Amino acid sequence: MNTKKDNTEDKILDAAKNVFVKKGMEGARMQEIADEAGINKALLHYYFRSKDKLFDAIFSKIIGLAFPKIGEIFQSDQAFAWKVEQVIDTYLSLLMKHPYLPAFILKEVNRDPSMFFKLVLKHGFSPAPIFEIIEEAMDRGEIIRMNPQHLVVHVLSMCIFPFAAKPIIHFVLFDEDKQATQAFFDERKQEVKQFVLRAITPELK
Amino acid sequence: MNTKKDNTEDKILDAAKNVFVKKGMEGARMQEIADEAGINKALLHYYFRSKDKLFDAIFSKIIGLAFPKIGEIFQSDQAFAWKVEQVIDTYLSLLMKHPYLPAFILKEVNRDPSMFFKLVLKHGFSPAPIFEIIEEAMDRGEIIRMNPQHLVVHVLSMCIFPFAAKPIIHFVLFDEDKQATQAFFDERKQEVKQFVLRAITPELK
DNA sequence: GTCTATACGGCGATAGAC
DNA sequence: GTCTATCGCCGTATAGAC
Repeated sequence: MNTKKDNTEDKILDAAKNVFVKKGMEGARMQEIADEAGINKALLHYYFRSKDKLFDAIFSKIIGLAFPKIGEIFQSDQAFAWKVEQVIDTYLSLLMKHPYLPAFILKEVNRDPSMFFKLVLKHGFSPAPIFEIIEEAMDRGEIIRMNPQHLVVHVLSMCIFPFAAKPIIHFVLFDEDKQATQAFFDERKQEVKQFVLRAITPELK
Repeated sequence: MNTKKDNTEDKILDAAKNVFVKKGMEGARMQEIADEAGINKALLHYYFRSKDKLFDAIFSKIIGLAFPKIGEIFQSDQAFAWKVEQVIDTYLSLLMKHPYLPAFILKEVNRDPSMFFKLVLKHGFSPAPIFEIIEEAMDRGEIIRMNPQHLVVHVLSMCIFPFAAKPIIHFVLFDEDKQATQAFFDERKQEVKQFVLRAITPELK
C-alpha cells in the first residue's frame, strides 16, 4: 500500500498513520501501533516521546495532504467552468484514494480545534485569492452572482460529506451492497460537476 | 436549556446527553457526567448498569431526533420546489438548534456502524417513498432528470457538512470572528435553497 | 536500537454503610 | 436511593538489561 521503508522510524510512521486514521487519537492504542509496525511499545516511546507527539507528527502530514493545491488550479488562464470541474476532479480523486480522511479530520478538528489552527497557520494557507478569482468571474458574467463563500462551502460539502457519512449511505441507501455503494461514489465526480455547473452557469441555451 | 426534570434519572439523561454529544463515547467520562448531573458515579451505575448502556440510551434518542419526518413533507400535494424548500428549512432549523449533532453522529457512526444500523431498523426508516416522489416529479418535467440518490445526497451534504466542519469554517473563512460565522450560518437556508432550485429547475425564463 | 518487565495513573465498576 | 471507599483493569510511560 504505502512505500514501506526499511528503517524503524518510517515503519512506525506508517503504522501510526493507519491506526490513527482508522481509530482516531482517542481510540488508537500504542500497543496496536507497535503490533502493526512489528515492534514493541517501548520502541515507540524511544522514537517519539509520547502518544501526543506521535499523533502530532501524523496529523501534520495528513493536513498537508488534505489541503491540495487548488490555488494553482484557480490561477490558471482557463474558463471558470473548467476550473470548477478541475477542482472537483482533483478533490474527489484525492478522497477516493483516502476515503477515511474526512471522518478522521472532522473528528480530530472537533476534538481539538486549536491543533488544527496551528497547522493551518504553519502551512500559511489563505483562501483570499480564490474568492477574488470567483468575484472576477462574476463581474465578467461568466457565472451568476452569489456569495463566493457559500459557493465554496456548497462544493466542498458535496465532495467531502459523502465520505464522512459513508456508513450511513452504505446502509440506508444501498442496503449494504458494496458494489452499489462503490458505483455511487464512482459516479459522484460527474454528478457533482453537472449539478454545480447547472447552478452557477447563466442561462445559455 | 432543556426541560430539567426533578427526578434523578432525567437529570442523568440530560447531563449524559450534554457530555456525550460534546466529547463522544470515547472522550466522555462517567465522572464528568456525574458532576454535571450533580450526583456521584455510583449513582450512574445504579440507574444505568454501564457506560455502554447509558450511551445507548442517549444515542437512540438522538438518532430519533436527527431523522425528522421529511417523509411527511414529501407526501404533501405541493409543487416539488416547495417540498425541497420545506425540507431544507426543516433540516437547517433542526441543525441550528442542535449544531453539535452532525459531528457527534458522524463520529459515532464511523466508530461503530452496527450500532447505528440497529437503530435505523428499529425506527423502520426507509427512503424508498422519497425516491418515488422524486422520480414522479421528473416524469412530469417539474425538475430536470437526474439520479435521485445523488440529488438527496447533494442536498443533505450542503445542509449537514458545514456544521460538522464548523471549526474549520470559523477559522479559515472568518478568522475566528464569531458574529461573521453566525451570520454565515444564518444565510445558508436561503443560499442552499437558491442553489438547489437553480440546479434542478428546467429552463423557465 | 531493541527488548522485557514494571511502575503509575485514570477510569469503569462494585461493595457496603446509611 | 444516595453516598464513600475501593477494587481491578487497561493504557501510557519508564527502567534497565542486552
